[in-house]
Amino acid sequence: MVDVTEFLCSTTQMAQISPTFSPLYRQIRGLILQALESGEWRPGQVIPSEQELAARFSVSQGTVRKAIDEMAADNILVRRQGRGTYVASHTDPRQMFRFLRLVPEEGELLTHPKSIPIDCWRAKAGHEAARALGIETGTPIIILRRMLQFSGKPIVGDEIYLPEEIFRGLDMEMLQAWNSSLYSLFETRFGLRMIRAQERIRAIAADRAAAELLRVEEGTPLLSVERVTYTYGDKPVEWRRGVYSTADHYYLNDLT
Amino acid sequence: MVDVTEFLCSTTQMAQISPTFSPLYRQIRGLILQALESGEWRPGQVIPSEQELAARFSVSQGTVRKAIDEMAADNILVRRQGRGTYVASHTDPRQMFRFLRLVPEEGELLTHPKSIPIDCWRAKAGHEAARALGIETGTPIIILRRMLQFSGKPIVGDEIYLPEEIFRGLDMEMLQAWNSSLYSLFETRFGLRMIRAQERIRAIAADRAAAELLRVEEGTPLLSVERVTYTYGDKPVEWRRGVYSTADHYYLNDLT
DNA sequence: TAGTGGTCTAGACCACCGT
DNA sequence: CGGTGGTCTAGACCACTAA
Repeated sequence: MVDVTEFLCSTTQMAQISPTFSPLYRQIRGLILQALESGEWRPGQVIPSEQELAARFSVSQGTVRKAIDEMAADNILVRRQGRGTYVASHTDPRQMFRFLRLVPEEGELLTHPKSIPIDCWRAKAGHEAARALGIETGTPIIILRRMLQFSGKPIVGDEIYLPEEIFRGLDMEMLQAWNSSLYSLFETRFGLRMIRAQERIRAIAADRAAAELLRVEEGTPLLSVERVTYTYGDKPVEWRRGVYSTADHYYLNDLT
Repeated sequence: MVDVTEFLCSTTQMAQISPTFSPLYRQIRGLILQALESGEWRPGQVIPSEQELAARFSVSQGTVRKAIDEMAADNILVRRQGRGTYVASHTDPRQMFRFLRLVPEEGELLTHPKSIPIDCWRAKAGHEAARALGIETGTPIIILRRMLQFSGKPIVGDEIYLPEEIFRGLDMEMLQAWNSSLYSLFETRFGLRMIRAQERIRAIAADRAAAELLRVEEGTPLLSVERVTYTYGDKPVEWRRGVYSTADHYYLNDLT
């Protein structure tokens, strides 16, 4: 174990020379994050044991533990007692619709919704999409429309905007061949792990397109849900606008 | 420091005899929670130092620390380096509208909304209210209507259902004399600390009452936000139904 | 049985705060 | 300056898993 003051930067020095000081366990977190970004450990796989990581980074097991604790709280890693620590994955059935807050009015939390692709084409980023994705207006993007069915009924319509640079090769064929969640597709085919998202919700009246898709009257109040999804380093990689029918479903949100 | 196996229940014994086993730090958390419920330390006040609590409960400081860590993550306690650990309070300006997710379309996150009481009366719990509050139908309750103004404009209308037993004495006079958030009033006058809440969100069309209150056309799509708020022990103590105008505001939600 | 994460302890030192 | 929370370490033992 090296002396703390010799590692990376001593806490004392950092505190004095820089306002971006961070404790050792946060630096370790950064190193683990780096390894994850580089693809050293893939979603669903085990990462090395705490002891091994402690040796690798020349810190105590307790410090590695605290770093992993934080990352587990952020849903980046998953601890499994007796087995090891795993890279979180949207392919895990329990994480599959992690960001979907819509639930049926009557129970049925057990049944997963089904994603039906409608169409998919290439385009150039407009003003709004560019701002949401943090790219230049005019940058090539892929636009994808899909529907979400609960128990066979269309409840959600989504229009999804993706930077073409990251999602090169995504097309209808690939979408139709995939019968699971979109994020698990993104993870599996493009190595993209979604860490967090932010939604902006409004009430709107159904326009003709939405009314036809969700089989409701034109003008029916619907939830408009705009979502920006972020990968490592808080980089936005997806923007979507959705319309939710809330006749038999509601958006459930826990406030803490 | 007593031997762990002599404290409350040994982990080994508990694991064998009971499925409700919990580690020491979680039992300590329970004891601290008990002290909070009993009113031993009030919102905004300092609680004893980690060392003192460790001595009081005959465990190590590290174990107390872990208990407090959890409670700080749950917004029950607030740590302040160099000063001590405080009981979280809705009277704190930063916590005042902790559960309100509605934000203006254009910046202005700095300005707080203003709560305007409309009326307040006693009634008996209907079926819905009783179910939400976990009480018998017919139990005396207080119903309170109020409006929330952003920059002077009416944006939210709330109908709030409160068990009369807990909120005895709440009336228009008290409401009008209070020019801060409702939860800070509840905390100050009724000793009720709100820990968490759950919201169910739907899109609805404005009925006449909502339209008049929020000064929109009848039929305008609005957010319907139902909230149940819980105090210690996950006891529901408030049910509210709100309508939000989302023409110039939106409901912001972080997904993790 | 070996290896992993989970808990608990004890002690050292640092950073921050009020006096 | 003394007291508080914050970080880091080292080591013991427990609980869970898989082979």
